[in-house]
Amino acid sequence: MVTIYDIAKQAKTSAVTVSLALRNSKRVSEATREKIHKIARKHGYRPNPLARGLVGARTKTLAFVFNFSSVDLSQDLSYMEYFHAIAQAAADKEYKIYFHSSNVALPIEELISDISHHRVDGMILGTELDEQERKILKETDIPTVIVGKDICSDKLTGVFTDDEDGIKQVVKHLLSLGHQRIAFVGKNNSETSIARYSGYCSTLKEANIRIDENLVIESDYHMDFGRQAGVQLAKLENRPSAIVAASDQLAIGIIAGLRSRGFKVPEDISVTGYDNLHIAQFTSPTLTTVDLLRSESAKTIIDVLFDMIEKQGTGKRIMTPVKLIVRESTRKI
Amino acid sequence: MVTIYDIAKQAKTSAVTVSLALRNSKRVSEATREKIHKIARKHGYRPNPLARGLVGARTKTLAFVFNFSSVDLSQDLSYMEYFHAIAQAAADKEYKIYFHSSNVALPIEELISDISHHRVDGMILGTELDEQERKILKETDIPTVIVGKDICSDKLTGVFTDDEDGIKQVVKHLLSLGHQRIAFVGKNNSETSIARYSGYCSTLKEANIRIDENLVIESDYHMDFGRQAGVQLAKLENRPSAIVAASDQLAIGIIAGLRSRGFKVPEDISVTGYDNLHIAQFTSPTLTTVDLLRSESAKTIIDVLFDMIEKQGTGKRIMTPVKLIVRESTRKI
DNA sequence: CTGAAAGCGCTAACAT
DNA sequence: ATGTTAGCGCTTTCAG
Repeated sequence: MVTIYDIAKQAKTSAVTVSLALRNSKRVSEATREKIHKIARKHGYRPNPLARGLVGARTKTLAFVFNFSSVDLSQDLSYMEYFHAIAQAAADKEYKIYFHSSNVALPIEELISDISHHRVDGMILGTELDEQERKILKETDIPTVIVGKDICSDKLTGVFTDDEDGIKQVVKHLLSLGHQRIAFVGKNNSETSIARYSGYCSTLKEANIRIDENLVIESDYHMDFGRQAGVQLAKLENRPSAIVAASDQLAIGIIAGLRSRGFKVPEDISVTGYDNLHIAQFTSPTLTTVDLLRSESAKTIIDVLFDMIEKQGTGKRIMTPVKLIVRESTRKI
Repeated sequence: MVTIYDIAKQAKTSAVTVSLALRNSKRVSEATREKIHKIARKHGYRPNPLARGLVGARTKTLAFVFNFSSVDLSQDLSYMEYFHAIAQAAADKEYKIYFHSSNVALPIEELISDISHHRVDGMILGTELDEQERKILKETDIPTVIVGKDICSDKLTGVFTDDEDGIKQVVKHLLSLGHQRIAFVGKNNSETSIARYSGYCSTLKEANIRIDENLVIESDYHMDFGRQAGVQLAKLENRPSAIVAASDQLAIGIIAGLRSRGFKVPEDISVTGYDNLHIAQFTSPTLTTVDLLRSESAKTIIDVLFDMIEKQGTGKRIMTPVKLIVRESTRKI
């Protein structure tokens, strides 16, 4: 393991100069810098991030924390696509990702304490928060972006998609196809779901359609729940002609559930998803859904995080746009 | 940030004793150990892994490296499910995961050098390797498990599934349904693919069926390639009655491709997958596929890794079994 | 059973 | 423009 001392010796200079030179400080003359860089390259020198972190400098590492109590992470394709987009954006800036996994939902204080010991430069959260936790999180002094929450403070930025608008676009699309009995699957207490459900309600109201409680199904965003919901709606006497799912995974489950009861999508019932997972182009039928412009939003996440880390920027609330994608799973009534 | 010195002061003892006590060394008396633990708990003390790593001790961190040159990570559901299973198994042992992401395929030396600077206790690789890289990797002195490669050395264990047998089971299943013209999609140079393709060939040979080159399609394990392959096979004059895909994602793509040319699965053509992704239960038709018993194999990976890390165990070759799952995408001819 | 000293690799503050 | 000193938090000798 070659250190700055080794290089210093070779370059007949001191470790400090090497350290400075390698970070391209102006305090080092062009000539020595060149020389040092050359020697470093020759020996394949790489700075030790642990030592760096220990003295309080940048570790060039970001923590990525997604906590799922009920949902199985591996099955949440949406977060996975986010993860990838973020990892990619981080790699572009030469940052590494420290993935915080734990099978228990740690209290937020412990989480922060744990992470701050790893001296990450910033963190990206995708956890659910209660009121108490929101308060604690707002106090954080390590630059943090939280995905899917409308929240901010000095060092905390919330990046969330305009889900109310997204579902609005979906429902309008269905209305324009002549649907009137439109179900909603995926109501729950998460902030995301609240926005999506609210988009559903407000759009129906605008169209003077009463919300039928039988057509609103509370559930998690899990495929398995989707299947149950599909079966449940299929059994209804007064069946809906269209189903709005709060996620693609729900939609996939719903379609499977409907199919198991002998109903075809979109011939018998139209179904819409939300997220535009890659797989949505490959299901049969392909899914009408809402694209979250994930890679752009990941870039936003990283950008704002770096703004906080490197430019002392302050936290903001950032809402990113979404886009309806019409495919085969919806059709005229 | 509370350190062992703070605790030492409170306990009127030295940092060394605290360090020892916290690691439950026998060199500390029961009484002082108790006392120290109590104080530590009170202050929410957490050891600083950076400092630990710097002095060469365990960091309780594992590196996870999956490199994809052509394949988009987020779309590779299979690896994601692996990742999750492994993260879970690691969390059970209180290990953290350091996720190595990079958008360029780093040469293996650089990768190892980079990772070894992070002082991880072990690493899990899922990268492709050429001959040269195999050689270098075998020299590693940091405990390593590589997924999907039949390889081992002192500190290197290869954990791979019995893919030849898996495809064998698939083809036998198709033969038993009366299929004779069976295509194979997903031949390429990866070790995995070689085993799968070899299972295909040997089983057909045993059944005295000649391999028709037109029915073998070289491709990556990507959905998009699957679609192309589906279209290509559909165009054939002498179409296959069944298609064996080397992965579920290929199968999903193939089905979409066939569908786009007006062919139905399994009515017109049977299609099989490989991997048993969670989604395979939700596609229409649901997929006949091969289950990799991923969570068990993840446990094996972690176990063997820990054996190397904590018990100085030596590297092995480990082949894990697989299991055919019959669903809707295959039927009698 | 306990403590003092040294050092892991790096950088910030203070010289020169 | 460069070097010296000190210290980040921890653990591993080596002495009591």
